[in-house]
Amino acid sequence: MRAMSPTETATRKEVYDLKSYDPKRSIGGLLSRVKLEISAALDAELAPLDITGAQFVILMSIALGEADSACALCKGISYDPGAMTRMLDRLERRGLVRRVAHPNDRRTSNLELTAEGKAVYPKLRASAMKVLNRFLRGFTQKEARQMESFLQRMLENA
Amino acid sequence: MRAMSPTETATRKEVYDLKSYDPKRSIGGLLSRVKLEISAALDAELAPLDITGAQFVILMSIALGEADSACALCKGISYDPGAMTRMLDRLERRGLVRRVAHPNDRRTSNLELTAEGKAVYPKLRASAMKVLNRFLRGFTQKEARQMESFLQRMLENA
DNA sequence: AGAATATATTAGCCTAGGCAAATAAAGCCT
DNA sequence: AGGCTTTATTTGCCTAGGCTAATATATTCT
Repeated sequence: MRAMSPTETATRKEVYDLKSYDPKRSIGGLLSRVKLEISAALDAELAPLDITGAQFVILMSIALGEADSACALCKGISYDPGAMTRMLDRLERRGLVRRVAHPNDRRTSNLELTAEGKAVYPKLRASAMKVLNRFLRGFTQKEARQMESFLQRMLENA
Repeated sequence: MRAMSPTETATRKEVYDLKSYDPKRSIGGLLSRVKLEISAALDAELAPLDITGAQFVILMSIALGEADSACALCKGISYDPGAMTRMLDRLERRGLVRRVAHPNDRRTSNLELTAEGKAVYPKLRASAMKVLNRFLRGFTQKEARQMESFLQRMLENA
């Protein structure tokens, strides 16, 4: 990284200023839009499996062992606990997830995928990947890694 | 841009493959998360003004002349028409927006900001800019422009 | 002009998340 | 053990967006 002159330091301190800031073309506006489009595309891709984008997130978390309880899921993805109860009710009714008693803690249940849940999992993964790759057409690996890094940095700034 | 060997062309065709794709660390997962954080931060920043992030988007669109009717707003931001009616009802009750009769078309109303709407507008703009700049701490102008360009490209791939 | 079509908005119903209070079970402290 | 605090989940209530049908105008096409 090269050194910056004092003036540069000043002007580069913040990305947007009152003159240049255009909400729709800003990173904020674009990001919202892209997120919306990806979600819609994912929903469409998952529709034949009768699984929503929101359900996808939960199923992946469980499948990857990132969370084994409703509470852990909520923390992992900033989701409302009340909404999570109902979401798991739906997934259980749908036959994809099972609540099994925790041996030492009767407040919580361990969550696992059912056989059917395990069976759809690879399809979910492939669908999401497909959608994402479609949005990333024309991106080199380097550009994609850079994009990931930008997003990661924004997250750390949160 | 340098030339790619045939093998490179093949491997670089898609960003994610079944081996490497990790939903949470992927651009999709990160993007959702960042969007969530930005929205929450914007809501918090606007809370003192008693305006939500969703309302902010509408008000900015009207203020910038990007849309002067409910229908135009919906098209501009992919919003449900029914939800828009109610959103405008709220903004009108809140005294920020006014529906004025269109001279030639009695199906629609022209939307304008009230005096109060015009008064808060600069504060909204400043708040959103502030939030966004916070997420972009440490970004150079060049990096920000690149991020915008990546997002724009993803949008074009939609 | 008159019919068919398209456009703009609205109202009703449904789903789903956010919030707060309730409940239940641990964990901790003394 | 008994009481206080924390954690996990659930329930009820509220808000808000999505979808569909209804309504009112415009527009287009003979």
